[in-house]
Amino acid sequence: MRSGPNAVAMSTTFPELFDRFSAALLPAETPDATILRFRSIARAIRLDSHGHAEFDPKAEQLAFVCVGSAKLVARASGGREQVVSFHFAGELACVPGGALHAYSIEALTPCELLAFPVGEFLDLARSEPAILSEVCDRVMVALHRASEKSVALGRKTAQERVCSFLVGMTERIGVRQGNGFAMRLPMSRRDIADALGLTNETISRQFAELRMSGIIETSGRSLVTVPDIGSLRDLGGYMQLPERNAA
Amino acid sequence: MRSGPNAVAMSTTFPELFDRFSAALLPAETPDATILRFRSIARAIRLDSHGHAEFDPKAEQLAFVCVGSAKLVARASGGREQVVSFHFAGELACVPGGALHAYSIEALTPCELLAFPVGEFLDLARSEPAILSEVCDRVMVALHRASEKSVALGRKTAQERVCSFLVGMTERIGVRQGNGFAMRLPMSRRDIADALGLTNETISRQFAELRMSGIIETSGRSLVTVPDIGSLRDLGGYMQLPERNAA
DNA sequence: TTCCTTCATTGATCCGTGTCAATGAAGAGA
DNA sequence: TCTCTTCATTGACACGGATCAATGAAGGAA
Repeated sequence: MRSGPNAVAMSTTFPELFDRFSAALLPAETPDATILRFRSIARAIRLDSHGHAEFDPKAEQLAFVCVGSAKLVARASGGREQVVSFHFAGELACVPGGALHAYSIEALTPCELLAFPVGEFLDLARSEPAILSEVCDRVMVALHRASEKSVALGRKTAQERVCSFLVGMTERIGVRQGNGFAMRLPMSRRDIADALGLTNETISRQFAELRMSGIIETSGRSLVTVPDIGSLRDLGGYMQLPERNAA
Repeated sequence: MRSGPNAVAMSTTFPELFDRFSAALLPAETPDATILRFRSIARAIRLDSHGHAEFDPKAEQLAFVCVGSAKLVARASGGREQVVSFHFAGELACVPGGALHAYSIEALTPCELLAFPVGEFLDLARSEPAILSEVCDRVMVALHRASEKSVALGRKTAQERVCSFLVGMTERIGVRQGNGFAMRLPMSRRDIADALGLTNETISRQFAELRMSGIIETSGRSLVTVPDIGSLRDLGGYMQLPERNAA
């Protein structure tokens, strides 16, 4: 693992970081010996805002976000960047290895991670089915998010992509406000664009349209409020499932 | 589960189908009782070419492809279709449940599947860590394919997408021929288009260009030969990794 | 506070791919 | 074999979002 220019800064000690990982993924009955072995293969990564961590491109990693938020970025030729996924504290990111694109993790806010080589991680997890099961669940959630994202990237208009993105974010980091939500987006317009296969200009224009239609309100660069989540969802290009009667 | 107009046709018996699943995913030492329980939650799906299987949109499924090949399709509003992934015999497809798009599995060739409700499947798998581990591996492979696909859908030109697709297919179903590969694509141009976020016309035009450049040769609708896989890979828009010296 | 850099916004123009339309080839079934 | 349907191919044109360019707002640093 190699860290970028903005790496290193934080406060949290390794034991504190490991405790957060342990609380989220290791069940209470995990034997101490197993816990120690997880600890021995964990590598702490501390990133300032915009700091980035590059990994050995051959070796797949699991990265647990202990503190802050980050993006998993893939690079194609010509410096093109695609944000594969955003991750918040408590989530697990899978960083592919041996792939045809170059992957890295970049901090959206000051961020602390624990990185594990997948092979060793799964070897340990095999001894504790509950851990394996938890990891399996989380990877499936990631796969479903990726599947839903394929639809957006492959078949949706700019407006639908932006609305889908906002709907997803309200579910992950929004706080309820009446019929709607408020949230502070930790990523820039450019990050959103790189996640949705668009440009920052297009994101700005779509935000402007949504603001004018009263679908969203913004304040400063990062605060977004959605007065009525239903109207945002209606613009997301989703399949209208007949059984959406539950209000 | 509900099957479409072209469902039902085949020959293979349920025990034969289950044996293929069992050989691929259940280790030799799996207790008979566990095997029987897997058998009791497995549902056989037999599809003619173009047949499709719809699932309860609330209930996530794991579908093991015993025979043939299939596509996992998501539908958005306005009848738009996105092919999330292609699957060949021996592979495991994750069909999302409770999602904002409607998913189905559609046969590319006559096809036989075993479908399992995820919850019950994982409950059983927890009793056998080796099974859980195998499933986890396969889901991670699917996630990596999805990540690589995000880059294509979000940031690549039509030509790069088609080349990436062909590179991926040579790796999965190609047979080596000198420096290159030959393969019989079971999916139509339209299927490829729906997988790459393009139209069938654009696929045709890109195939025409690649034919003219001598990068590929085609024969009939489905046979594609790639004389030199290197030149195809060069057009895929991949990150040029410095350590690609291994010839 | 004030500066200064980064990020967001808005406008004008261009281009890649979609759309619409017509023709041709493949391959299944009688 | 011949027919008939489906799929692939090719062309003309339109349009959504990219690109290029300029201005303005946020918010961190001193």
